Amino acid sequence: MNDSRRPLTLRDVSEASGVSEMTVSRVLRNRGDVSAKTREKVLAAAKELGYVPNRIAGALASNRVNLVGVVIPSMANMVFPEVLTGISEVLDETDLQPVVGITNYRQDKEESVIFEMLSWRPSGLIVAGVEHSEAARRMLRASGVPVVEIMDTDGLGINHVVGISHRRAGREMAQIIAQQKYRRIGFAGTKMPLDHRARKRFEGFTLGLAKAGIEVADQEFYSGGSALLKGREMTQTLLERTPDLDFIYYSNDMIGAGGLLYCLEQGIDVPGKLGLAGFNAVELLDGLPRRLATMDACRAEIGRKAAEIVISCISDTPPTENHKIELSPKVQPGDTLIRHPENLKTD
Amino acid sequence: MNDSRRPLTLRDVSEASGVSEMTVSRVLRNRGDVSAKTREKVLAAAKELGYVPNRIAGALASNRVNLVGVVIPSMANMVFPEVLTGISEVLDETDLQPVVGITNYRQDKEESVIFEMLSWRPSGLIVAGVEHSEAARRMLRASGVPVVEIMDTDGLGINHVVGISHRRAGREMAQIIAQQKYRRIGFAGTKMPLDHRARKRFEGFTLGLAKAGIEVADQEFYSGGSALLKGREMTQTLLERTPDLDFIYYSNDMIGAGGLLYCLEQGIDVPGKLGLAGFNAVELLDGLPRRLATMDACRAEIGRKAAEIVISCISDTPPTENHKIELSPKVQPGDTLIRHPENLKTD
DNA sequence: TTGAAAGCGCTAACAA
DNA sequence: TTGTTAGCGCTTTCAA
Repeated sequence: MNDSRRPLTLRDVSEASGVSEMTVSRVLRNRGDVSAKTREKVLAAAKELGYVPNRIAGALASNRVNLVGVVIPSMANMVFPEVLTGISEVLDETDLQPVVGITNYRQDKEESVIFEMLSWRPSGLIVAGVEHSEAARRMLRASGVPVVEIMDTDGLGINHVVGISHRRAGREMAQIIAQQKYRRIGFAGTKMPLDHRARKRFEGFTLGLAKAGIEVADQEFYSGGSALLKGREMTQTLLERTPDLDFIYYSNDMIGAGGLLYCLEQGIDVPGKLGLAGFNAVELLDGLPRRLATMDACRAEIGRKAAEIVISCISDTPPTENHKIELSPKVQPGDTLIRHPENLKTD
Repeated sequence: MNDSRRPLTLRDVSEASGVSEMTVSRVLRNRGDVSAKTREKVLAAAKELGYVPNRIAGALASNRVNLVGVVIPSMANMVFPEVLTGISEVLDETDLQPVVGITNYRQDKEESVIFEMLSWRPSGLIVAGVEHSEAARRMLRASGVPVVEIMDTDGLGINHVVGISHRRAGREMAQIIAQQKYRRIGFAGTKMPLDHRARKRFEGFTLGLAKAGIEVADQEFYSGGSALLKGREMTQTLLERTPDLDFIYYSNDMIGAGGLLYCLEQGIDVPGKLGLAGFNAVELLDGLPRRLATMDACRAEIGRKAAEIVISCISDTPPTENHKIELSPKVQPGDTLIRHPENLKTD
């Protein structure tokens, strides 16, 4: 075992095994032909010493790095851990490793995180969203690294894009709500400037309502704190301020769940008197007393597809053409949206 | 801008600015004295070209890497994203960057993740838990990298340890439950082999009950699926199988929340007839109709402390002595634990 | 199947 | 304040 404080090098393994550095390197990477006997000797020596290769040197020499950068706004929102899970699942089958960077929804932080990531010359970069600072966009384009922008397909991508159209998601929800003859619609959500995708859903939503001749009757925004609690509070606020609301659309399931719990406690007839819908199809909804209507944002699937694109970019000799994959989130009506089943048409 | 596919090097910036490579390097790292005029020239050229330094080469040459490895079992359990948030908060003040690896609660995976991490010669390694394979332990010890084991202080650490004693947490909860004159205690939790900390809480819990002459009357375990839903189901199962239970201790708040919702729906008198408690003090509890009793596991604080230890190890010339920080989680009785306030003594 | 030499892009150390 | 030289620990390439 290594008792000195100096990290071991190939040379140490070479000396311990009596095999040249070059051959040791070949054995440890499973490259080229090495006789079984030499192999054994090397492997034994490496194990005995507790040798851990120096990827930094390896990467510099080979110009290859088995890292894939993943840039996301936050860990606090379960959406992103779920995307990461999808990415990990796929990368686990390869020797690629995800490296996560957090932007806290701030473009300046995103820019510096992307810069840091690119400075490691990763095999690929997966970035949440399609809105970036001009400088970030330039870096990404100039880097030569395959870039996959995820979550959102509304906008111009740099390279590859995998996600859903949040505008469309909002619009489709609006359509069903209108079909169900709800007319006094409220909206509760995050403060928009932070969250482009929530904003786009809202835009799509108002547009969809407009087509049915409806305007959003009231709205309420929050930031920070327990989403479940905020959902309660906003629901109460909305209903007190605009008592004739017959629907509330929430920008995510957590606040929607809070709203649902509130309504049930208040004995409000859901969905007869008041309809509710959220967004994301989070697992949590399974355990609530009633199923909140929602829409699956395909988080894990987006992660998996993004990872697959990176892999294909690395393996393809002819540069992979740009992908743009738009997944179709489905409305899950649950028990809080449908009061006129006869009006449920899929178009 | 860089239009060729070859990534830019210092040499490119040097040529574009007419300044030697070495001086360019100094400017870009803010090291040593450089005249304002040269600085400007270099910075302008670097920006104009869109130069992104190659940290791989830099790290190899300087033997310094601004990466801190963080090895956690999962992203799906909000506990770990929260720890990460604490780590990020602190590292954000420095030029250190967290790099996350996921083990899926598997020791073999943990071993390979640690190996990969160490191969990048990070400035520090933060690892969840104190149980690792013998090989992993050897690697960590031999690496020369400062290691901080987090979450759990029950067991032998390699180097630095920050966490809480889950045995003690379980014992303390048992004490209060006994004080409150609950006698027929049920337990619902994760399948243990996966989760050492849940197991230790359970061990401490049974020990604490034993001191009061009580045995766990019934228990139920789950794995996978929606925790909220599982909490409901397990609660129903327990209460049907052992109708005289007067308390259920849950190994985490999500299943506890599910249980609470179930009990409220069933019109069960909580905490009079049946007491409930969870573990973790997750934010979600704020939004429930009643406050579940719980215990704060100090997740963010653990993350912050761990990051601080790494930082201190890097800056200290005399090798930092080993830390062992045991935080004290506090019982938050909420509305589901106290039915004899007069018995509420803190010892 | 094995080995020797060169060099990846940067920084430490020293010289001017 | 600036420049020169050597080399970090590997892998690539080529020769044996």
